[in-house]
This record gives sequence, C-alpha cells and structure tokens, in this order.
Amino acid sequence: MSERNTTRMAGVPELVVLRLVAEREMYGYAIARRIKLVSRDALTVGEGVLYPALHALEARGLLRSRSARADGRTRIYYQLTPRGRRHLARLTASWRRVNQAVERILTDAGRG
Amino acid sequence: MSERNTTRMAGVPELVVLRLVAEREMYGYAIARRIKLVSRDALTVGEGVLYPALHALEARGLLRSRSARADGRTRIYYQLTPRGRRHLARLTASWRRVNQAVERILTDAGRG
DNA sequence: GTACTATACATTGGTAGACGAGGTATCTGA
DNA sequence: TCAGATACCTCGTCTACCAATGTATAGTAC
Repeated sequence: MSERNTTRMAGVPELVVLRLVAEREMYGYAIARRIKLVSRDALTVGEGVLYPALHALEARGLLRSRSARADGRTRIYYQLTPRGRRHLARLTASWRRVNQAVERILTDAGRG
Repeated sequence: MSERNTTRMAGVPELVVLRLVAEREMYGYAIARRIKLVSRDALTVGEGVLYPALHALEARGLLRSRSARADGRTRIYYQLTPRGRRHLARLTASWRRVNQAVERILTDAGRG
C-alpha cells in the first residue's frame, strides 16, 4: 500500500527530502530508504523522482552537495543551505495550512 | 495567502469537491465559494480547475448532474453517486495515510 | 439606457512534476 | 561467477493544476 501512482504527490517529495536532509547530511539512496522506513511504507519516493528533485533543489541553491567515498562506495552527500532551511520552514507551514483546511472540510463540510 | 499557484494541490480539489457534494446537492459556483469559506481562505479552487474536475468526475460516474432554474438562474446541480461515495471514502483514507506519513517525517525525521 | 458587479457556466494553452522504465557501475557474499 | 544490494542517472509520458479569457444573465445604481 505504498502511496504512489494513484494519489499524485505534489510537493511531498520536495518537502520530505528537505526535512530529512535538514536533520543531517544524507545521500540519495539513503534518503529513499529512510522515507520508506520512517513513513512505515506509506510513502515511496522512486529514483525517477528523487534524483531529478535533488538536482533541481541544488540548482535552486536549497541544497549543497559533496562527493565522498565511504564503505568502499562513492556517494553524493547533500546538506541544507540557509536558503534551503528557510524554504523548508515555508513549505512546512504551507503543508500544515493546506492540511488543516482540508481536514476542516472533511469533518465540517456542512457547517462553515 | 490562498494556496494556489505555488504548492501543487495533488488531488485536493477532487477530494474537497466530492466531500462537499456528499453533504448535499450543489452547483459549481457554490462549491467554489464554500471551499473558500469553510477553509477560511486557505484553499481556493479556481474555475479552470473546478469545472473540468466536475465534468471528469461525472464522466467517471462519481457524480450525477441535473440542470435546474433557481433564483432566476440556470444552475447545474451535482450529487454523489454510490460509486462516488465509495471513491470519496478511499480518497479520504488515502489522504489521511499520506498525511500521517508526512507528519511522521516532519516531526520524527531523526529517529525511525 | 448604460455601466458595473456578482453570478454561473465554460475552454484553452502552458507547464510542473510525478511516474515507470530503463541504463551504468561497484561491492559483497554464496 | 552470479545474484542481489547499493548507488547513481536519464528519458518520455501523462496527469492535472493554473492563469487567462470568453459568454451570458440578473440585479443595482446613476
């Protein structure tokens, strides 16, 4: 029951990627795994979404990357820039606002 | 600060439209006004989204429409079909599942 | 009788971005 | 040596959100 394909995600990948990277420096493959893990399989961000998203976020100056070798593997670690941190704050607020609005309609559609 | 244009909505219009119509028979223009009202301006579903969505939902057999004259105006009233009601239940569950997953990542990204 | 606003429907063209499918390469363990 | 996990990537498609624009009628004001 991984949410993919059916419900369009619209900004969810960007939000969760920024949030995870905000915690600590991470590389793509680990980000994908962690999203599945923390969301308990409710969310899957495929590689066809993840890597283009990371590149776009870096191009927009919200992420910074460095290549590093670890465990005999070359990885590209991403970290949040100050701009990225501000952007994450805005996205989070926006998500919660939409959420509250939708929830209000779902539970309270009749009276308003 | 109406959520539009920036954050892509991802199925939110479909969900809230179905939910409002589930309560009682409604016409397009009233649906748009009610979404703004109940969401306290947090959500705006523009006409370029609303009308195509209504037509698509009807084509999929989730809504049924009838034309009626009221207050000296011709309106197209929509109501939920049984299929639409089942679909709404699924969409609602799906929305809440995604939501919980995102919230878990937002608040609990570190441990998981 | 004309101008403005709100109501009520609709379409069109553009675009972001999510998605599946596919590709390369390396490391580990059986 | 072969499979499977790790780790990166791109391409083409398709959905559906969006702004802009168009039509028409009803009510109000001047």
